[in-house]
Amino acid sequence: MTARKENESIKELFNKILPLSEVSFSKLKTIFNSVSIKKDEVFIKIDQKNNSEYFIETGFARSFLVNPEGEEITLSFYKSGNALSPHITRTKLNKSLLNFQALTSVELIEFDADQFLNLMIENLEIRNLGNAILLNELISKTEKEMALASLTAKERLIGFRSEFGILENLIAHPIISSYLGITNVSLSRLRNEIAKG
Amino acid sequence: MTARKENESIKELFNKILPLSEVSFSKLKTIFNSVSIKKDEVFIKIDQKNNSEYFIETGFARSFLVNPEGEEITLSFYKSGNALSPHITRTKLNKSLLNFQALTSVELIEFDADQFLNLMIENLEIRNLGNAILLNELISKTEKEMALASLTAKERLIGFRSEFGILENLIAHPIISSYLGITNVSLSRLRNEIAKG
DNA sequence: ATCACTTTTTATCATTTGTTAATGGATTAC
DNA sequence: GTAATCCATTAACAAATGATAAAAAGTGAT
Repeated sequence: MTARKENESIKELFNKILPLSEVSFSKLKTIFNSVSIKKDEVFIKIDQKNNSEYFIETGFARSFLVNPEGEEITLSFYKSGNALSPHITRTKLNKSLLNFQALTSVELIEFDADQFLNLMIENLEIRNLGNAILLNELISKTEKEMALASLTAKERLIGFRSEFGILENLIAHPIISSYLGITNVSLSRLRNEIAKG
Repeated sequence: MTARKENESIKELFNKILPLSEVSFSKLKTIFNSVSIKKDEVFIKIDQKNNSEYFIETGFARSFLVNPEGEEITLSFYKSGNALSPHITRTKLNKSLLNFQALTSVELIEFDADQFLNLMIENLEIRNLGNAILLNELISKTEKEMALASLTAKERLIGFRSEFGILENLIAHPIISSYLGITNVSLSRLRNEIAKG
């Protein structure tokens, strides 16, 4: 019963990206695993082997890189219902190009990337699901690119809040400020400024 | 003879992305067209129907959006040998999400996106080619994201020059400055500063 | 070559953001 | 409960960037 209910909620997860028939979902069901990640754990490490696709069932995660000065730069945030960047865009020669970290405790759905790809080839709905994930990834990167190019830091913070507001009270601020392209001191100033009205 | 030679150079174009066998290339050959675009022409317009994949044979192009203030924001530059963003990431319901403009006279290789997709499904090499294009797209966006988050405008200009240097003398500077996330006046200052040493 | 037009550069001043360091608040370990 | 630690906030100053406008340079047509 518990398992059944869990499958229902996982089906909902995919449906939010692209509605799937019972047949397609049952094919996916045969190849995924549930994984629990503790808060702060870096569950995908740069340059390390990785051959999975991931969906976030509950919790928040981020992707990040370390720049030449040794600072961690957050590239994207992920929340419940999001797919992580597709394996093909996230790895080169099966090694990860980025780090991914749990920002809260996280429940992940994990697929073997090759098995998922095979399902994409044989099943139109799953192919469309995969392509929708890819599209979402590029759209969110394009939106961020556009925001960085044409909005002020204050506007970008307001945009971040509308999508991930709750995170601001859960995680260290340098994680957010590096995403916004500003220092944590500037973030603190903007927070104060917005609060004053 | 001319046609033959042209095919050779087009094969070279794909080989730079991912080497193809003669068999795979001949399959591609049956579905592509060569297209000439005049300098400044916007050959893909936002919100308009588009169902093609593109490769740049010669010349330079850019993608751009118009922000709420009416300013054109350049998102990416493309040069000879580049594929444009894949159709799947560039369109929604077959309508373009971005504008694409020729910055010089441009020779394009154009594929019908559905026909290209069918070849990807039936042919492993072409599938790998398509995936390599996708990967390159994400990598270049990630690199730009990282540069905007952690480099100064001067460092970003130096990076732009190493990849597209010649463009700086061919196109209007606001096209470049919006890509770098600064005003054209700031770009002029940086140019002067770098020139002085 | 000249004129009209466009683009880049320069100048001035205002604003934003960065840097560094000190302060204050919260959390955790003991 | 207190000390130690971590993190956000604040302050003071420096540097970078923006906005506006004027000057200079470049481009194209005639």
